[in-house]
Amino acid sequence: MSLPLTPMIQSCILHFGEMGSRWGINRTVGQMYALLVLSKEPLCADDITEALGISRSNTSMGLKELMSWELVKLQHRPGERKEFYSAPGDVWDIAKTLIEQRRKREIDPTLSTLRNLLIDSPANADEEYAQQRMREMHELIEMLTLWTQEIQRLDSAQLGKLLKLGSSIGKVLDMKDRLLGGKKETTK
Amino acid sequence: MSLPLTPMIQSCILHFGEMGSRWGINRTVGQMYALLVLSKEPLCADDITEALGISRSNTSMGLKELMSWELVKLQHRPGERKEFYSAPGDVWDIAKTLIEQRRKREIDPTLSTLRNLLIDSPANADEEYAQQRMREMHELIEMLTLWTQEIQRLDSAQLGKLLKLGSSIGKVLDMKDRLLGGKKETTK
DNA sequence: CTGTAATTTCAGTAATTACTGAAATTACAG
DNA sequence: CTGTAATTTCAGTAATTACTGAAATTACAG
Repeated sequence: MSLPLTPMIQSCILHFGEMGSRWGINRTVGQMYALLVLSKEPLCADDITEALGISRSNTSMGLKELMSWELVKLQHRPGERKEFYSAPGDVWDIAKTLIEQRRKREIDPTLSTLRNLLIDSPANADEEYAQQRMREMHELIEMLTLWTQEIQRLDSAQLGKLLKLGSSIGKVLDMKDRLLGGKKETTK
Repeated sequence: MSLPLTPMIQSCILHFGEMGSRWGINRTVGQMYALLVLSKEPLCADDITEALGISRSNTSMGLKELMSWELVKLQHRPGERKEFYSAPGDVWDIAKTLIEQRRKREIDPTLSTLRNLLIDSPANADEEYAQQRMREMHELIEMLTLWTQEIQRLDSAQLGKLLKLGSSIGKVLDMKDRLLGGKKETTK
């Protein structure tokens, strides 16, 4: 990407910066990633520093963070020491990585905490009630996680096909109901 | 809930406090909500203040925040001015509210920003590429949003039935493939 | 309407997080 | 191996966010 940034690209970067700061990720890292995603060519640290008007060391730390999320790929050019960074070319790959990483950082620890708290038997009525809620939370989170993991298995093409069904997913679910219907549930 | 807190309940509250601080929500608000969820009885502001060892004004601000997320219900007891707060009894209701609110705060503004940026025609090759990425992002986010909205329609009982299928969702998707198969896609 | 208990607001401060610039380290072309 | 360009680390500072206590406001029992 040739610098400096056009207003259009600039606004997009600023927006993702703001959004980033509502997540755990900070503003600058959000901007950096938007910049990388919108760039056709891989960028080096100096490109990013210049484009966003931040310090070189800040760029370094931000890239480290993005690496830890596995959201960027590193490339080298022959005969140059400089490192070039780029985002995956497929947005669904990016989304899958995000989902995966957030699961690891937020969901898994929560599930494990809940499981541990559910091992002990309740000491009184309050704990009994509290454990019941924890059990419900654990079950719900686990189910939702399984579900999204299934969806993550899909590759880009499959996802496209599937989601183009759009809101007719309702129909898919009904279909499932009919299938299950035979088992022993009365409808609803 | 009778105060003070037992170690079990304490740990759960602390965990959700930590998790909360990785989201936009701050530690105290996370703790407050965990406390409310684990409490059988509605709590008043002073109960929360005392249980978490925070200032009364902090409690007030936290409750305001939770109200803005529509995550707590307000109750009054006859003959008392005091206000009592409680979380929904059904964890799926809580999850649905969370999803809904995050959609409103993060997804919708992003979709609208992207749409706006896609209106103008690209000024150069860089912008053309950038717009292409934005288009892909917009499409993906919109599809995922539609999908989760469908799932949000389900009530607790339906969800339970559906998710008890567990990972066999793969089968549901295959099923859909077979249904669609007739149309014109060759498999994969 | 009055008194008071409860809640909210807000300015000030504490705590945390983000960022910079200089120094140290690393990687590699030559 | 040497020199240098690139990257990283880190201590210090800036910026932001969280929290408190006092003052103001609100709600309602009486």
